[in-house]
Amino acid sequence: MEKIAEKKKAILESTLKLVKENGFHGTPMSQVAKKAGVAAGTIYHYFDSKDTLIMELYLYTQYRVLDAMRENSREDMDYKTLFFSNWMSRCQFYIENPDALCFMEQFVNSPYNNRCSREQNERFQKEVLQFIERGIEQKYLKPMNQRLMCIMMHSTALTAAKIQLAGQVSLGEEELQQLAQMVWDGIKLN
Amino acid sequence: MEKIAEKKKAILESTLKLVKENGFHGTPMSQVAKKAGVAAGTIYHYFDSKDTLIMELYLYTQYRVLDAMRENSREDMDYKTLFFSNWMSRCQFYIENPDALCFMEQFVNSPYNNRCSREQNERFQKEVLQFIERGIEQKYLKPMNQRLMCIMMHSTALTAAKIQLAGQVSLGEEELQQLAQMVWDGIKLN
DNA sequence: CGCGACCGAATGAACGTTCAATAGACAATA
DNA sequence: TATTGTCTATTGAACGTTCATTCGGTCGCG
Repeated sequence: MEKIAEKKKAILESTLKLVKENGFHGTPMSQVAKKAGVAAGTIYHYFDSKDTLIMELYLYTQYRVLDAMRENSREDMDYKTLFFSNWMSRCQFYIENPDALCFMEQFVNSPYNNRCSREQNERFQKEVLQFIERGIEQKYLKPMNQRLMCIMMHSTALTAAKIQLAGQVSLGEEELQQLAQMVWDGIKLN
Repeated sequence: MEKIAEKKKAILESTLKLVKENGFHGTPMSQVAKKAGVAAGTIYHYFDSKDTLIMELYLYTQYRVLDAMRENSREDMDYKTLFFSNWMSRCQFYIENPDALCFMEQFVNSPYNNRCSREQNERFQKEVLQFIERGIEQKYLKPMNQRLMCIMMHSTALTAAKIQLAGQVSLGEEELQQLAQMVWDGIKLN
């Protein structure tokens, strides 16, 4: 991730928090400015409009997720371990960053997402997709539509985080492992 | 579901469509009124405010999902068949009602959801939760946290619908079955 | 001086909501 | 049957507020 001016970062992070608490509407630029400790006009020094601020925040957050996943995985891990690591990283990231989870979910289901170029989304998925392709080639996974496998990985991790945050269940490391195991059982070969 | 005045229904359904296309913000009451073929003031005859309109739309949609699931299940089905039926119904409902999917996802991740009483959400989950409890008691499912099982069912069905609608993959009946099978494999006992 | 970062009051458009007025349905009265 | 009163459903112009965005100006640094 390239370097980001301090104020720009402050604006991004303030927006994240406020969107979680108040939603897209309900988050006026004036409030973002206040929370970020800058003047209203300053935001427009870094972003063309509220819309582009939101878009950039989306990309910024995508990178943070990818980074989190890469951070916990090492070259020497075997396939299954890597799978668990990826699943857990993603889940943990969202649990540790509820603001991000909330924002991302709101974003992808909003009309903003359509305005977002398809390539941007593809780039994000490519890494996961390749990982799954490899699993099929090397006979770890059922030979199935790779996108479907993505569903299993992504949606379960995300929803686990959501449920955890909703306070309906408290999921310890152990239970997260169990969940990952369920997913693995669902897609592994045999 | 109790009878709903025609205009009220028109308002609800217009809101659903508009929220999908334009998001919560971006959907002014004036537009809702226009699409529903009523005057702006009429909305306030049926709903106290924009917020309560959105809340009621949420409950209304929840019932439609439950109804869809019940419609396709019969008393004489065995457990596994019932499981598949429920999963598929939910998935199909969202595929056939993309507006509803979009709206629900935006809603649950928005601050509206916090303002919604916990009971309302509980009531919706209760039926699924009981179904899973029964599966564990009767040794069809792994003896695990029932909420986690819910995650598997709910999130995968939902995400399958999402992916389908994003046009990334076209999922036929067959592929949906495969997905349901994956979920089943992940949670069944043995 | 010149330039980019930054400020924040001002602006104008958009929005949620209100309300006085109207129309229609129904019942009671004469 | 005609008349009156009441209540609900509906209208849409008007109101007051809020918000995204602008812009003239300040500051500090090279």
